[in-house]
Amino acid sequence: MKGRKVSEITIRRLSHYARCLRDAKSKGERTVTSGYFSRRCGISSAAVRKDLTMFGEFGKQGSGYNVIELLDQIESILGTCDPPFIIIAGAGNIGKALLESGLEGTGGHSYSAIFDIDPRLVGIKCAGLTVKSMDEIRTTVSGHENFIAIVAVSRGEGQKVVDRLIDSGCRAILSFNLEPLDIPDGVELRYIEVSTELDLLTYFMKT
Amino acid sequence: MKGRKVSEITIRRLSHYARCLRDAKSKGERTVTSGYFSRRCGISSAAVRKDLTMFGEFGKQGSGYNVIELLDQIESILGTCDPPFIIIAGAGNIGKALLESGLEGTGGHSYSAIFDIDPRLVGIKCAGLTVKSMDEIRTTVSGHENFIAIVAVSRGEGQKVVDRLIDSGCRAILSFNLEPLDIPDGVELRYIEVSTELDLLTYFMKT
DNA sequence: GCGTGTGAACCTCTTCACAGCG
DNA sequence: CGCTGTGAAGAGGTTCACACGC
Repeated sequence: MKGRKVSEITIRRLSHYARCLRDAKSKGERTVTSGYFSRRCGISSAAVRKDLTMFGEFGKQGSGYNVIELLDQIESILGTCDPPFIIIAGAGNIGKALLESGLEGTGGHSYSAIFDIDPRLVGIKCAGLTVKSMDEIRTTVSGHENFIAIVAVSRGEGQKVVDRLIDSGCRAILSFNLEPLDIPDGVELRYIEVSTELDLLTYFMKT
Repeated sequence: MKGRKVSEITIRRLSHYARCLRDAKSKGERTVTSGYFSRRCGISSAAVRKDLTMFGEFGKQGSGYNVIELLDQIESILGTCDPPFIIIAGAGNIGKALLESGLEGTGGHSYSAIFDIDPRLVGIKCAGLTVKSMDEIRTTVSGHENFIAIVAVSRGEGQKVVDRLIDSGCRAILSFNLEPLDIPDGVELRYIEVSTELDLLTYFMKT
């Protein structure tokens, strides 16, 4: 890395490149070019090269990038080379979807624990994991300094859960709840905003 | 509208403003200021005013913006004033989550139909909707020129479903499947990328 | 010849600062 | 006096075009 501050948009594209590379790897491709990423991700090939050279010179003139090496490099930049410990708060439909179906997909992530407040759900098996009580969050994450929590609880329950998470040392949260959440400085918070994506589609649909 | 081309990022923020306004409305607030949006959405107040003046002069100096009027204006810009017809392809956990739980949340959207290929799911009731066979897509959407389809099917099934959707006249798709999807020109396609959000959190977590 | 790496030009978005109106 | 609307300045990201290495 060249010591530059890197923007979210660049990191987002690195994540896309990683996904393409896993795909290329599984298809047995040895090398890819910036033009390949360009077509797959819908950005200019110059932008791809700029993104990558921001962290080093990974390519070879004339041939392109080695799939395996570049994937290793990008995963080590993202920090996903040793995969983050991810827990899910809420064992409803979203929690189940994350565990069971293709939501993790080509992303390379997997989930380590799932929690719910509802005592009727605690103890149930779900895609190999047993639903735990929220009281067990702290002990479950002990030893994992950097872990990510996914908030997927009922509407109105978000802040309560987030408070517990923060209390257990959480510093990164991905929320499916749209409620505005209070968090202290130093905690990363992102949202999955289905309704905003629908708004965008609605707006751009009319040519 | 002043005839300018508006960027995705601006529309995304309008969607956020709309969400804030629904919240303010439900709390009985009469007016809000650009500073209010600024705090709630984490952007500068100047940016808020720039966004809004791009479509007209909705504010009053000294007092701010009328909540009801501004919400009307924004919804009419987004096109959500008469809400889009939205269908869900896939009655698995994600489809159910969309229908049942808070995913629609404060977004103001609702879903009109849900489909699955699995004959065992067809006919099942789900949050008031009966799961239909994919063969019924075309007849279900007839009469709705602009409709949005949400793709939430098993991994590997995405393209098949998208082809059917396109065939039925669909021009806007929101996919939870991360597979790269082939679509003709003129069709809007967006993805919900949980794994990319997790990558972003992983990267930015380490201070 | 092909594809990377990169300075320079270009463009878009954001922030600043302030005039003007309620 | 408070807050909007807005030109001007600034920052950041993207595209261009080309030299260089394979």
